[in-house]
Amino acid sequence: MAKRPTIHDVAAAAGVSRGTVSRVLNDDRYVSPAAHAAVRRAIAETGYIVNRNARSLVTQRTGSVVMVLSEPHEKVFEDPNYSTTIRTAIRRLGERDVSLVIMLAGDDGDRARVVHYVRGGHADGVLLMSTHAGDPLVDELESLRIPAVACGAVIGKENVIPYAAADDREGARQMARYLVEQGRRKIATITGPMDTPGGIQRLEGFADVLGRKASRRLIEHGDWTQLSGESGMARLLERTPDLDAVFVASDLMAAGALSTLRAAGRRVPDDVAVGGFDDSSVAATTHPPLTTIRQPLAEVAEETVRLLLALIDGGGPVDPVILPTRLIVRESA
Amino acid sequence: MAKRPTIHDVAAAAGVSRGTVSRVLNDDRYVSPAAHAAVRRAIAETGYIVNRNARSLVTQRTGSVVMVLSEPHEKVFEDPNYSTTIRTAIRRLGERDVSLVIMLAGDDGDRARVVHYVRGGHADGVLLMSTHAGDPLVDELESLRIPAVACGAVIGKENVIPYAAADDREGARQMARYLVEQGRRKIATITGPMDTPGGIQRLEGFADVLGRKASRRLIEHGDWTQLSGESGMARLLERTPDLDAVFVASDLMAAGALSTLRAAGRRVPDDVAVGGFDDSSVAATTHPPLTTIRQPLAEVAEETVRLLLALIDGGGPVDPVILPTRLIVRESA
DNA sequence: GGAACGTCTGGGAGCGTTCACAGACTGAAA
DNA sequence: TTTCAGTCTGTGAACGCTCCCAGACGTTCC
Repeated sequence: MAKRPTIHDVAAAAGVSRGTVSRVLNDDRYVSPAAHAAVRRAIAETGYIVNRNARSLVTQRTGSVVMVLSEPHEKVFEDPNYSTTIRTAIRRLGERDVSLVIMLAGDDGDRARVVHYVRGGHADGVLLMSTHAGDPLVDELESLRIPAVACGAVIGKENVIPYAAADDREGARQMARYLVEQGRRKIATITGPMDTPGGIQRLEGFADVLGRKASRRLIEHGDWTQLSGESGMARLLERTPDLDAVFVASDLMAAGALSTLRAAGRRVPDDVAVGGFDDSSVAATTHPPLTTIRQPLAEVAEETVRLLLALIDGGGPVDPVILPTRLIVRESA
Repeated sequence: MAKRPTIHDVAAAAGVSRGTVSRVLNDDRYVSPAAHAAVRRAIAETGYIVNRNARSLVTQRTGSVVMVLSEPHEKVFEDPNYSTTIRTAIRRLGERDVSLVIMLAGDDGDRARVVHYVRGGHADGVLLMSTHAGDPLVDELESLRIPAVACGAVIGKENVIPYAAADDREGARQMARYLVEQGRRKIATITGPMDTPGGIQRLEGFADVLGRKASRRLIEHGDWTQLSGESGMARLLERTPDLDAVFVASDLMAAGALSTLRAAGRRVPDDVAVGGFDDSSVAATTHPPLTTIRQPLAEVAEETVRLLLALIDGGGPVDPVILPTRLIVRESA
């Protein structure tokens, strides 16, 4: 590989000094139009590309952020929602010439690696994904004072880690109201883990609408996996055989619930209406297709990135962003 | 953020020179046990972490590789297979302290960004994902002489870009043989795009087994999306209403085929047997669950990473790796 | 005419490493 | 004793950039 041109070469080609080239590179004030043009031309001629390492060495900025996936390894990505988020984040960051490094944080070793990475100054900011309540990583990052935002609130840290999220609570209300309007009487729910915002708030929204009808025996907890949807549904059926609707807090778990119902001989939606949440790609695949709540995932991801960049750019504290959800009616309810 | 300790601080704390600390850091020869111990202790005491930028500046190595996703934006990640690959790659690279940057290459702007990134020396290697035949990016990367490997062969570049892949052709044969053994007579297929190895080789394997029976009218082409599975199946039914089996080259497309068949009133597997490919997470979700071919995705990802690291570490050329597939029988066939 | 100010430019210093080299110290061989 | 090879260590010189300061211009205003 032929030696790459440096800022010196550009300066020589343009007949100016390093300082001037640097000023052009960074849009600094006080560069004459003539010098500016000469430098631009020299850059094009030489095919110069700034060396980020050299720059980072003095600016202490890296031009990259790290996305930390906090799910245990086996589950990472099982949820198709990750895809949208990652893709959107990459695009938005790319537009600003910021690159995205992805790290896993499923066990202590992983977390140590993340902390080491951040302490090493290798990233300008951290993007937390699906972080559970009490995750020690959050405290560690906090003490490192690195800009961090979460995609979806971090329970217990809502005021210290800014976030963008869908309105889980209102989304759950939309679904609950819909099921009630459809004339369903005995409505159960399978929630997400109760240490995640989706787990907690979707249950709260459900309870907001059903009030006293949301009794203990109509509530089961899952862990977002399809399998937990299956087993949760089985327990509900056993306890309350005459239920006529179930609101499942994620599409993937709803797919699990659907197979349990089918195996139990219940027709959907005739005997039991099923409502999901996410409007992820599985929602259209299931049989019957899921009536669900659409989360504006792309927008959530965009807002998350926006918050992080704002934080990095040194504006003061930023406020959480909560985006509206929408009911998508298909055939399961 | 308090100023981070540098190699100088460590040297002072250990009572040695920068050079000695550097030697310890890089496992160089010729460090006395005493000095070694002193440095290790000083590193622990000061909480020193090497500054990668400074190091990269002189070594010209970055300690990171970039994964390039070549699908058009809308499709990126739609295929759940990406998840496994990305996750595995992150882990294996992480173990070697190499970080993974993900970039999109769905349009010309993206591709330019990738080239710029690589030309800027920001990555030690490139990991190509799902690159289509004739992708201009490949030529550009080739001319930059950066170590590159592909996950799945790049059609037309098999000899210049090393790769790891599942044995698509033999996998397709396994499915075709199985369908024949089950007594199916009129077996159709929906292929992937014919500029991808999965598209080409799975069709070849299919044809290997069916020979002359694999007639034009029994072949439809999809683009890996669920929608294309639906429409492909519809065209097949129209042309050959009496087909009794279909081998679909991906699970996601198979899911699409399944809904078309259901809408057309065909029972699966009674009237029509459906075979998928991938054994991705959707395979278990469909109704009925898909009989499919399992690709050893994690192993493929691991091998891909291994090849790339070998290439980066400067060993000579490396050989492609092809891993065996396995038939998974569920209910759809 | 000179002071005061805004605009523009060049170049030294420094960011935190690694690398190459020179030199000091050992012990064994001549 | 001298010589030599093998260990071990310290130091100056990069790597390619940004930052900052000093100074050269031009205007404008008193």
